[in-house]
Amino acid sequence: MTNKNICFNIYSGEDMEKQILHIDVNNAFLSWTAVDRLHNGEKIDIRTIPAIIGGDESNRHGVVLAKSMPAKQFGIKTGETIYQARKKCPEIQVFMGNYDSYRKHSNDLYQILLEYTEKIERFSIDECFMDLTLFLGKDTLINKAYEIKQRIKEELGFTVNVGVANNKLLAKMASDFEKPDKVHTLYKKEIPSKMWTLPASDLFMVGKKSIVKLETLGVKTIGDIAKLNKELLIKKFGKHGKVMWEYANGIDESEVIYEQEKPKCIGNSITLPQDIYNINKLNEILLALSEQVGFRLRKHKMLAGVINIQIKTNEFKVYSHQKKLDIYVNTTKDIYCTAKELLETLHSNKPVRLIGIKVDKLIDEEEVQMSLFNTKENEKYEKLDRVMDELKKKYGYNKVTRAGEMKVNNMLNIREEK
DNA sequence: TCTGGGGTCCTAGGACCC
DNA sequence: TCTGGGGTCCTAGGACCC
Repeated sequence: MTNKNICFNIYSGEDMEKQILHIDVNNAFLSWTAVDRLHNGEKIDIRTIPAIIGGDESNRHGVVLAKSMPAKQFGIKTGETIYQARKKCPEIQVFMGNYDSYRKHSNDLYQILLEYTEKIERFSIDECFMDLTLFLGKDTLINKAYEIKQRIKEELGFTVNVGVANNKLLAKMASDFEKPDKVHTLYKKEIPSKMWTLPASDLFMVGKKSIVKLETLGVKTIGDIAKLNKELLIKKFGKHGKVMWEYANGIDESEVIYEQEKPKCIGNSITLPQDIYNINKLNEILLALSEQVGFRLRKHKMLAGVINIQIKTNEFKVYSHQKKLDIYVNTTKDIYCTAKELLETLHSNKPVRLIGIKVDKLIDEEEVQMSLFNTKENEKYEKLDRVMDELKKKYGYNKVTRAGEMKVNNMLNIREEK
């Protein structure tokens, strides 16, 4: 939906309407954990009891990542603290997430969808768009939707909602209607009855801050946004106002992006188990974060033009500094050195709760002539990275570390990459 | 033991140039 | 001799999504 690709219709004259499905896994992390547990012989299906997937509270990662339908009945919301969830439902059961498993379930789902079309956009780990415009044959879009939903349930053991529409925005809005295990359509003529009646906050891209401003304009429903003057919205919200007005009116021309896109930035951050004051300690963590970001950057065969670091103080104030580099880099050493410099200019003896690093302005390795700037010194570090990367790929990310990095990695709980 | 992590995109303001 | 304005690049911060 934020896609700027322009598609010219080669069938000149008649304007072919797109046939789009949006597949959304119901309570993905919780459902997938439930499937894993049943598979391991556990008797209770945690989808049927008040349960949540949450982070580790002792490491200050205590937020709700997913909830069961019974948990939802207690008013528990994704993103709130586990502490708050317990207040709403003292007998709530909390389970840890397992990203390796989630990735596997996501891939299994994708494999089924691939049998229908290769025009699939993996919008997140648990959401896909499918463009079936040229792949329907004699069948109807809604029949396909039911078939796909049923196959996923029977073959993979979890349920999805499927949105059926003529563009991505409406398909996504449709899949968000009544859950779970449902197919919903949202065609143009259905917009007033099915979408305009919903609260404004249900519209994609309308968040908390926008709601506050919209309320001052007397907006309560999506229909209210649709009927507002477009120019007024643009005046109040800039480009975002145009997007909101178009979405409220069901307008979205973006294409399903089915080819793997290169990342635009890569980041890694960590909320620390305890606040840290000592800059040397922070530097140690920065090295581990640099290594992880560098590893991913090199895996994509890319280089970074900007290094950014961010800290959050114990008062939840966020500060960031970034630096544009004269040359593009991807060695752990280059990333770390710049990050370290930035931290020195940013650090002010305030207790640090979170620290993060991000590389930005990424380009492909081929796009840059490296040899001109390559010194013997740099070659040494590049070779070291290559060796480390290969070992990590072979034996697992955390099995191979630089001196001093190990204990930090254990603390950071850095996820292994695919 | 209250408040995660990884992304994308946009905006405002300052520096600098002509 | 008291103050213009367009343009580009860069940085910090923030909104929104899953």
